[in-house]
Amino acid sequence: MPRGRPPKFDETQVLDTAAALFKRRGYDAVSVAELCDATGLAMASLYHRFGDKAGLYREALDRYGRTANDPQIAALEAGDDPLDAVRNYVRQWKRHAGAGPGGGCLFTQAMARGDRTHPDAPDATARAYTARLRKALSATLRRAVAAGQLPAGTEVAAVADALLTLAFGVAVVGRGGMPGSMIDHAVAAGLSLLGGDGGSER
Amino acid sequence: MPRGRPPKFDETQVLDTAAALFKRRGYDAVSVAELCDATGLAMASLYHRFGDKAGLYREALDRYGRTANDPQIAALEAGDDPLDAVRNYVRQWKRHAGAGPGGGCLFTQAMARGDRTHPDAPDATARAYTARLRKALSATLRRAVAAGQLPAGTEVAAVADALLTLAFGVAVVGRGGMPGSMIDHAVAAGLSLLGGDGGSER
DNA sequence: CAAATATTAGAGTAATCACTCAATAAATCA
DNA sequence: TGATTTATTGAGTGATTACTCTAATATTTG
Repeated sequence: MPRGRPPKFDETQVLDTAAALFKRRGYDAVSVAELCDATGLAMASLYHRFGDKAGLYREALDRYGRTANDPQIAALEAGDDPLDAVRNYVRQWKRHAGAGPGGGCLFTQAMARGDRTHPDAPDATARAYTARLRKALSATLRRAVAAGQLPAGTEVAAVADALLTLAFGVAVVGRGGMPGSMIDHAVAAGLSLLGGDGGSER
Repeated sequence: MPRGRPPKFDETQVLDTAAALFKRRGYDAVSVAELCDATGLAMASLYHRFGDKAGLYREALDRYGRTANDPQIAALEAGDDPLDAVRNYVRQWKRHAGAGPGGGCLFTQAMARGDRTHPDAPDATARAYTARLRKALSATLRRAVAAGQLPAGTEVAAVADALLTLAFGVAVVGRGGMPGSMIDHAVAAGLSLLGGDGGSER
């Protein structure tokens, strides 16, 4: 039971559209006029709801985190085969951050850009979501060790960080238009860090 | 023996300054006025010499490739211990693409941004230089196999691509302000892909 | 010294930028 | 109904953008 005139637009749809635009062209290259055009919002409505271009960007990043990051965490935490969950995480890199102008990863772009000039810079959101994924990855690997799927001495934090770094690299490689085989090789390397079933190790 | 008045400015210095600015703040966020201010060039001189903001960017990328990429290739090709050369390449990731606003990698940023709207987009330069490093990495690994430093069956192309992808990831992680331990772990993983002397494997 | 060539400084331009305002429309509450 | 609250609309604002023009200066070669 909200008080005044209800909004005409679908907020999540606006954020998804904005996120896609920002991902494809980068924050600075996307104009507010273009965002209005793509989302259908009138300019004043956009400012009324989001306050700022940066505000819209921040909310779009958050929405992206909820739709792209959180499900990955959930998938890692679900199921009773932790090692397989991590393997699936690695295998989806290509699909998720694959090539083409529509590909890539908004967080990767935000972090690579890295403004960090004022305190609540947009990349803080990317960092926060990444930190959560990092934690989930470590926890899942720890479960895999506990289940005997990985050697007892495995340094789970090191493996998790290596996988995450590799994932960022895949996003760059895919977005940058490097050969797709590079991504395949990165996936294979990620899997080999989990115990060498990729085929190349030994 | 050029005919008229020689240029007053040091071209390489201008390009280095521009590259540093573009790396720190991104292409779109840097204004031409700011570039003039930082390089000391008059605006008309900049346009006379580089034609365009994009032209300056392209030449700055090229200069960056020559100063940051080519030496890495040279280091890989020099010396008679190919495996050690690759290991050193991996170990310098942290120093080269390390944290902070001044850190990161211009190519990584260019590729993550990925305009690719018109044919000779700036990221083509980044792609070309990366392709050369990729080739050099493979060749050096092949030499290491030939020298018996790596197992005979090693898929050198796969290892090279994994290392390169990891390197891109390191640049993102460093620039994005993630914990420095992530980079250490990525370096360790890179080394372990070369035969597990990092300490974590087995 | 003179002619030719290049660079420079500074003002200036059209376009685009992010952003705002005043008025109106649609909902709820009394 | 009438008052209040919120959202939409469309035109408009000053600042900044990349870029250019003109006039003058500096430095070479012949």
